[in-house]
Amino acid sequence: MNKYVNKPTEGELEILQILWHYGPCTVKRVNEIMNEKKEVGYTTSLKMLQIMLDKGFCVREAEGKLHIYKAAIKEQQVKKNYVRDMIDQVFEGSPMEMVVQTLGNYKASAQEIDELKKLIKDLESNQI
Amino acid sequence: MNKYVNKPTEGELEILQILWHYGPCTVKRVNEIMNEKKEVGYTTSLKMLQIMLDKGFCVREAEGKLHIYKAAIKEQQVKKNYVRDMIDQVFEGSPMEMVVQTLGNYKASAQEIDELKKLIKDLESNQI
DNA sequence: GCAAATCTACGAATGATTTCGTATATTTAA
DNA sequence: TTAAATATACGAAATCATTCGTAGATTTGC
Repeated sequence: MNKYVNKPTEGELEILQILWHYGPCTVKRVNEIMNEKKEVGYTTSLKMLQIMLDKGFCVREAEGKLHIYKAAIKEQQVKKNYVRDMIDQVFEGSPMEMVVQTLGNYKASAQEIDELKKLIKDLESNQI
Repeated sequence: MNKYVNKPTEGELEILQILWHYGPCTVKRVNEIMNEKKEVGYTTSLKMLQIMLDKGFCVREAEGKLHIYKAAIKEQQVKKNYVRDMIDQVFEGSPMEMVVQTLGNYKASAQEIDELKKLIKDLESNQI
């Protein structure tokens, strides 16, 4: 096994989000948090974590008889990869098209608009 | 078959993009265009189109002995659904986070920056 | 000490997607 | 008119992701 992978599946992402938000967790803890959203068996969560370990998305260490799992890939990087793939596959390589699609008809708050303006200012000072 | 579906798979999206760009096509034509990117058998393209027909992503009409396939779902709508799902699954419901992620470190052209400014102006006049 | 509780490991079922082989029908052309 | 070319239909293999059952190890409490 263990062919090179760099993008977690949907299910793996759910677990990564738990690890990112809550920090290192036991299987039990991950499973409990999962179950707040939807019912899943303990061994399901366990298996997912084992698979993610194999893929290098997690690391773990033993603490007594327990295993503590920790995310081994960065939230920002994973999200960036998702965005990159989506731009390639859905928006034919155009980030702008995606942004327009996302913000078109969006009801932004004043604060969000400020944030966008700041973002644009940064882009301007970093232009082609 | 034919349970309710509303989001094309990755492979289906590839074919939809062909139909959106080139207009109604025969299987042969779709397959030829597919093959410009990667080698796929004729029956693979055919099968995909048949599945998409079943799911309602395509319609077809007979023209002589040929079938002409046409996209039956709108490009804008499909892209919007992809974006919506990604925001939910990856960005925990925050469109802004996704936009920031997308445009952070992006090298925008002057023209694109203008486009973004216009977009923001629209958002301002349509604020919460 | 031993039953219950708590873990991990692993195999296997399920379902979805993709890919293609084979069968068959129809048209074309030599 | 028959062989080749061109289509469609359909089943099935291959792969991947998800889910869980069962087995076995270890700990805990009575």
